[in-house]
Order: sequence, then C-alpha cells, then structure tokens
Amino acid sequence: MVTIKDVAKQACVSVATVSRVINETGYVHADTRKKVLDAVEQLNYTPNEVARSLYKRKSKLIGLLLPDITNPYFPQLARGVEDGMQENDFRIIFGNSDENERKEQEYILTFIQNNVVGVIASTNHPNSDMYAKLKLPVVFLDRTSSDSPSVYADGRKGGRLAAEEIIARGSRRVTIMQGPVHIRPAQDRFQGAVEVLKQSGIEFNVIQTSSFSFKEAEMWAKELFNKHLDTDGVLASNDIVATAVLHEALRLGKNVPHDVQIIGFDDIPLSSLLSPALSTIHQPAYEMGREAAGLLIRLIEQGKVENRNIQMPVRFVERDTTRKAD
Amino acid sequence: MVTIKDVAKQACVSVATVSRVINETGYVHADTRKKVLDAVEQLNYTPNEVARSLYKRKSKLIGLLLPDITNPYFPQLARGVEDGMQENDFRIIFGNSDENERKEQEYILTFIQNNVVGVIASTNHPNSDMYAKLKLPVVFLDRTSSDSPSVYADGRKGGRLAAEEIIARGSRRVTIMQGPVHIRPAQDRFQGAVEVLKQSGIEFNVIQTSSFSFKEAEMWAKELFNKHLDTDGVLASNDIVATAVLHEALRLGKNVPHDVQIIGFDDIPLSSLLSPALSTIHQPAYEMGREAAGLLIRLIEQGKVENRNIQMPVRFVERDTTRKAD
DNA sequence: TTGTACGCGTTATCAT
DNA sequence: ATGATAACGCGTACAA
Repeated sequence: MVTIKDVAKQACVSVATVSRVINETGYVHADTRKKVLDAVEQLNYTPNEVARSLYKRKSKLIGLLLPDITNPYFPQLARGVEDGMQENDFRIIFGNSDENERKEQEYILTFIQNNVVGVIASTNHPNSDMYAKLKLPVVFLDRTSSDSPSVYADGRKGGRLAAEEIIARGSRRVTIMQGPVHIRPAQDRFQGAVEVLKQSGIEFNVIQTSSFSFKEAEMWAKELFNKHLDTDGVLASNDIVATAVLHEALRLGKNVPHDVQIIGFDDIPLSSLLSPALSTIHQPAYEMGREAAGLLIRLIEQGKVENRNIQMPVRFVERDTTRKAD
Repeated sequence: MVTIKDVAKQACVSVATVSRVINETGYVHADTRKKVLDAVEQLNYTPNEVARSLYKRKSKLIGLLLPDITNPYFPQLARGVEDGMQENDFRIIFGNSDENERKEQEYILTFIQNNVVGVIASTNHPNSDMYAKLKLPVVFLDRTSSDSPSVYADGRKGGRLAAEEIIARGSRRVTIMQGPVHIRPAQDRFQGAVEVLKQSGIEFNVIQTSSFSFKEAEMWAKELFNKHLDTDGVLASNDIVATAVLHEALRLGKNVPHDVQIIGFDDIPLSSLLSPALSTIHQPAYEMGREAAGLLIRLIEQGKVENRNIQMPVRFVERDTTRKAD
C-alpha cells in the first residue's frame, strides 16, 4: 500500500504539503504542487479513506436499511438512493432487515461502528429509540415518522384515487385488502379507500392481510373469493397481492375486468407485464430513493433543512384490470 | 463517542487490558475481566471498526458489484450474498456498475480505499487488469473467468436443456434469441442450444440482441415475428426477453403454446406470475449468492481453497408456454 | 510557503 | 497478569 509518506518522500516534501495539495487546503507553491501531483501519479497514490475517517470521525459512507431487496418494490428505491449517493461521492453499506427489529439493531450498530455519516431506513419502527438515540441524520424512506425527516408517497391520496377510479368504472360490491397493520403506508392507503367508499355509500368488505409475500397473498386471494364470491371490485394493498387476486379470479373463470376489477398499488415493473396488465396506483419509487438521498445529503452537509418531510405524488395507471370509465 | 480509553478509566485499568478482554487475547484475571466487562456495559461501549481497520489494514467489509439491482435477476443474487456475509459478520458496500467499466473502476477504487477484504463482482470484464492488480480475493458471480474463483450456473447445459425440451414438445422451426455477445453466460446458453439444434437437424434462426432491458426486448420481439412469422418455438436469452416475446405473440393473436412455444432463462419471480406462466430454465440465484459469499469467506480466511469454480445446476421448469411432452 | 508533531481509536509488542 | 507505548495513515495546529 502506498501512503502519503511515500508520496512525500518521492516529491521531497513533507506529508503536510502533500495533504494540502490533495485536499486543496492552504497555500502551496505551484512548483511544489506539480512535484506532488507527479509523485501521486507515479506512485498511483489514493488516500486511505479509513485513516481519513478515523481522524475526522466521519466517513463517506451511509447506511441503507431495507426490509428485503428481494421484494420487487425495493430495488427501485435502492437504485434511486444509490444513484443519488454515488453522484455525491457517498458509498452505501447495505442491509436487509426482514422487518426484524433485532437485525435492524445489528445493522444500526455496525453503521455506527463504521462511522457512517447518515442512515436511510425503511423501517416499521421509526419511533424506536434506536433511531432517537442515533446521533446521525436519519431519513425514513417509504415510511413516516412524526419527528424525523422522511420521504414517502401520498398513501391516503392513493387509496382515495383507487377507490374513486373503481367506483367510476362501475364496481358496486368492493373488497379492500387491508395491508399489514404495522406498516404505516399500507394503512394510509386503506384509510383513503375507506373514506371514499363510505362517502359514496358503496357497499364494501375488508380482508385483512399481514404480509406482502406472494405465497401468503395467494391464500388471502382464495379467502377473498370464498367469503365474497360476488365482489366486483378489489382494491389490493399492493401489486403482489393484486397479482395473486388476479390469478385466483382467472382460475375461478372470472372475466377480468368485466366480472371483477382489480387495482393494485406501487406499480412495480411486473405489473405492466401481466395479462391482463394490472391497473394500479403508481408510486415514483426510483425518484423517492433519489429524494431520500438528496435530503440526507442536505442534512449531512447543512445540519438542518427546510423541508423535512417530502411527500411524493401518486397517480392512477389505467391498464387492463379496470374497465373504461363511464 | 465512548472509546476504549473511557472504558479503561472507568474500570481503572489500562487500555491494553481492555483490549485483551474485548478480543479475548492474552491472559487477564477473572476479577479484572469482570471490572472491564461491567465498564463496557455501563458505558455502552462498542469498538470502533474504523480504528481497528486502520491498524489491522483490513476491515469486516466486502464489496459487492452488480450490473443493476433493478434487473429482476439480481436481487436474489444480492440477497444470497448478503445473507451469507451477514451470518459471518461481514458487511457489504454495494454498487451498481451498469456494465460500465468506468463505474466499475470507481467502485473498485473505493472498495480499496475502504479496506474491504474481498470483492464479489458480476462483471463483463473479469479479465480486466483492474481485477488482476487487485491484491484482494475476488469472486466472480454469474460470470466466469479463466483464472479467478467464480460461481456460475451451467449455461451450456441450460441452453441444451431448453433446446431439447422445445424439440421434444414438438417445435420444428425454432428461433433462438442470442443474448448480448459480451455477456459470457448468455453466449454459453446460446451455444448449448445451437449444439442440440444442429445435432437434431432442426431448422433454426437466430435473432441477435444486445441488452436485457425490457424496452429493447420488445423491439426484438417484433423483429423476431417480422422476420420469422411462422416460427413455432422461441428460445429466449432470459426471462425478460421471453416475456416480451410472449407479449408480442399474444398481441399477434397467436396461441401460446399451441402456435408457438417459448422457453425463457433464469426463472425470475415474475415468470411464474405471467399468464400463461413462463416455462423456463431455472438458475438457483439465491443459492449462487450464498455460494459466492461462502467461497469468498474461505478465500479471505484461508487464503486459498479447494474448489475455485463452483458450477451450479440448472433445470427445466415446465409451465404454460410449452406443450406437454409427447 | 513549508515542515514538525500530535491526535483520531485500536491492537500488539515489550517490559514489568 | 498488567501497563506503557509505538504504529496504522491521515489532517491540522503551530512554528518556522
């Protein structure tokens, strides 16, 4: 490994001078600068980030904690974060929490031990004191917390939109798949949908679900049609669940969207590829990731920030599991 | 931040002693050990990994470089790696390369600067000297290199399997979508398929593709049916391309699998959810990730290793885009 | 404009 | 069995 000392020796100057030219701090004569730069070139020197991090007590690393990168919603989010960070010379230590508080703790700990300068987390325990105690800027992504900066989609609006659209397109016996109670955005969506449905006096049922895994989603889809075979409109808690419902409806010989309309949530890449393609509420996942990155960077570099909560817009994407509006 | 000094002071011992109990190195009296442990507990001390890393010139970090986490094949891989590493107390610095050599270089550089102890990369330039020069263990994942450890699926076998199955199920005018030439596994698949096709004297055409993006895949799908409208069997280079072909076939009013059979490659989660569900060659992506992690860890901890190249098995998954075998 | 010397938090060596 | 201290590579007072 070639260190700053080697460069200093090669350039016949002190390490302090080398440091100054590297970091462009303090005065240094043009000639010596050149000598140093040449030495750097020749030796192929690059500063050791670990030593820097130790001295400055902060690194160029941030921690990213996601429930499960294998869930098709999260890669977009992750990519947005990565691109935003990459462009600003931050790197990412990445972990999957599986919505498991212990794993989450473990990662937060190693984030600290590695001097990360900030954390982006998609957690169901935003108010846990493990975050409160953290002396670092934290941005919650796809999750809301009363008193921490966060980036999230307008779930309530999304829920309302979905309900409005399914009504406008003629469903009169709606079933809402209520997402996991501990996941805030899922509840926002649910609430939004319920509001609209109640307001318009449309009859509706609720099926309670407790995860977003496809395997389980299949079970709830069966339960749904068991209990409410005549439902003519399903508001799913996300696209995975919607996909399972679609499968089950097709399996039962129902015509989608004629017999039953289905609207998902998230607009994961899968959705447009199904047949029939899934109508859904689009969340700008990639952009949300980028926003989170931007917000965290501002927090890191400026300490505080104007707009601590960024709510991203959602929109209805009309595809083939809904009928044409009247 | 609470340091080893604070603990030492609190326990009325020297930092050396604290270090000894923390790392369980050297003798220390049971009583003093207890004093130290109590102090650690009270102060909530955890060692600073950065300082450790500086002194030992190695961290508990590894670098993971993937083309694009947004491509549905990679999350499985990433998750496998992460789980394998996590269980052995290694953390991951993660980056997307976009198959772009410059980005790749950048990441490799920051990996080095952060004292990572190993790298897992899914790169198209495994023989680039940026890897050769690397003084670190590198494992190539889903990519082969003549002289570096790697974990990859048996692409040739997969290609052969796909061809054999499509023939056995009655296709006689087959089209192969040849994947990007610079991606080794894609070429292996292609080669395997060609071998079988030639051997059995079946007529076949080739459509050349140059990426795995869905947008472009749609174009090639159109090109495919433009040039070879009467093809009755398509061997796609991966499931994304297969999905596009399926869409186009359906759009043209073809009956799948009656008029045309389609076999994909990878078995991404999407595939089983399509209608008709996609028949494909399954790669054990998650397990490949885990294997790569295991291999790298062995390389890190033992320097060298028995089996430097791990070839994973593939298998045909029969779903609904192929007919029943005769 | 440049160099010396210390400190960042750890671990390991060498005394004691 | 324990402590003092050098070293890891870097950045910055402070002195020159």
